[in-house]
Amino acid sequence: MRTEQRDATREQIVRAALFAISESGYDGVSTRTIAARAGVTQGLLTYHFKSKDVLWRAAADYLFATIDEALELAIAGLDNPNPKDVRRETVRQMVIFGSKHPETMRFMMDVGETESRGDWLVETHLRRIYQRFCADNTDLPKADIPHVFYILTGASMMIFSNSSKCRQLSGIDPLAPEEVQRHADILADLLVRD
Amino acid sequence: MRTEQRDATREQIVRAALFAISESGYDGVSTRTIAARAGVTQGLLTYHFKSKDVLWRAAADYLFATIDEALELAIAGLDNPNPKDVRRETVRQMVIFGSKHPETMRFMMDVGETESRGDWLVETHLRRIYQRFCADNTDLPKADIPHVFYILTGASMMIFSNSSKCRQLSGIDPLAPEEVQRHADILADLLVRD
DNA sequence: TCTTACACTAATCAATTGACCAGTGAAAGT
DNA sequence: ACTTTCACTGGTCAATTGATTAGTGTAAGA
Repeated sequence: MRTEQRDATREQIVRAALFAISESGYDGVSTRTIAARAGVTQGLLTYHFKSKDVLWRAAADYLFATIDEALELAIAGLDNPNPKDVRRETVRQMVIFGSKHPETMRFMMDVGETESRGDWLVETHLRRIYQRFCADNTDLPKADIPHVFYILTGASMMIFSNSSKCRQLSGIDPLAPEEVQRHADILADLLVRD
Repeated sequence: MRTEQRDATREQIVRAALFAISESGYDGVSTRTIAARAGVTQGLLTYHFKSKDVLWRAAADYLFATIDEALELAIAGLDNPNPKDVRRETVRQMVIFGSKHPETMRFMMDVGETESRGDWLVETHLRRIYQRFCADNTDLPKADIPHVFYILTGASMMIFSNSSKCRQLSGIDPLAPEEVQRHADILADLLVRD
């Protein structure tokens, strides 16, 4: 009963940290704001997590646990032998994930180019994702893989991590189910055509 | 001679602010860091620009002046009647711009979803860009336009604004001229096929 | 030449930051 | 029942933040 409460509190904090950081950036959000969102005091953050940096790592772990879970479900869902349909379904899954977790791209863009957090993220989580992508796309020319990887990522998720600006510009809400569907269809039509 | 020096100093500061903010985010960089990069004292920033927020706006203006300039050159460069080639060239131009100005996407992602800076950016610069895109793509279904806009943007620029991570993951440097070329070719082949 | 204008510096401000620490109260172990 | 453990609070710390201000030197205008 003691440990369950402890774990629940920790998760509460980690979730608050993940979403707050995704919205305002690591430097843009204070530990006090995160604590307030989680409904705890600021001192508790340094009690459970030694520093803000460690809390950020916990948030990253939490995010990528979600991603890994989604990837498992995605490959489990398709026992379709038609390779074209598999490709379409892959694109569709990425779009759906991007819409359900718009914090993903924001969180990763927030990790700048030169920071120490960037290196940690690459080695701890991104490399694993990237390797899986390589393994799933052996038919692609080797030199094309990184390009296709970033094309797919950017094309499928950017609209959702900029949903507010998109709404202001176009009038449509990209997070609305019918627009998510549309995004998936358009992107699949564009990328999977042969 | 007095005003020229003044303008030169201001531009020096604005450029330093733009690149520093693109790297570390608005909240991630201090006015002192920006001043040091520009080779001036911190007090001079609040002398020329009243606040950090105003300096950010000046940096945004500078960035979008570059974008507008690139857009002018792009449409000037293509007097090709073949619509398919026009499309290919448009994609190519976007990729090239993204590689030459990787700060663009970082700067815009840094502007969160709810901030006042976001609204200002939309009304002052983004709407103009988006309207131009709409005008240039009247053949697209109206409902598809925002989706294609973000697909094109994300797909063409994300790899460059994450060049460091891409380098660590894949071993290739996306900013190298041959990789920029490759990215343009792959994306054009994917998006322009009919 | 002299005086004004002004780009610029250096010192200082209050406010916010992340981290630290002494205390508290209730659950858990004996 | 008694003690210990420990999740958690409130207060405090030095450091950094953006902003303000008084002062300086030189180019421009008289």
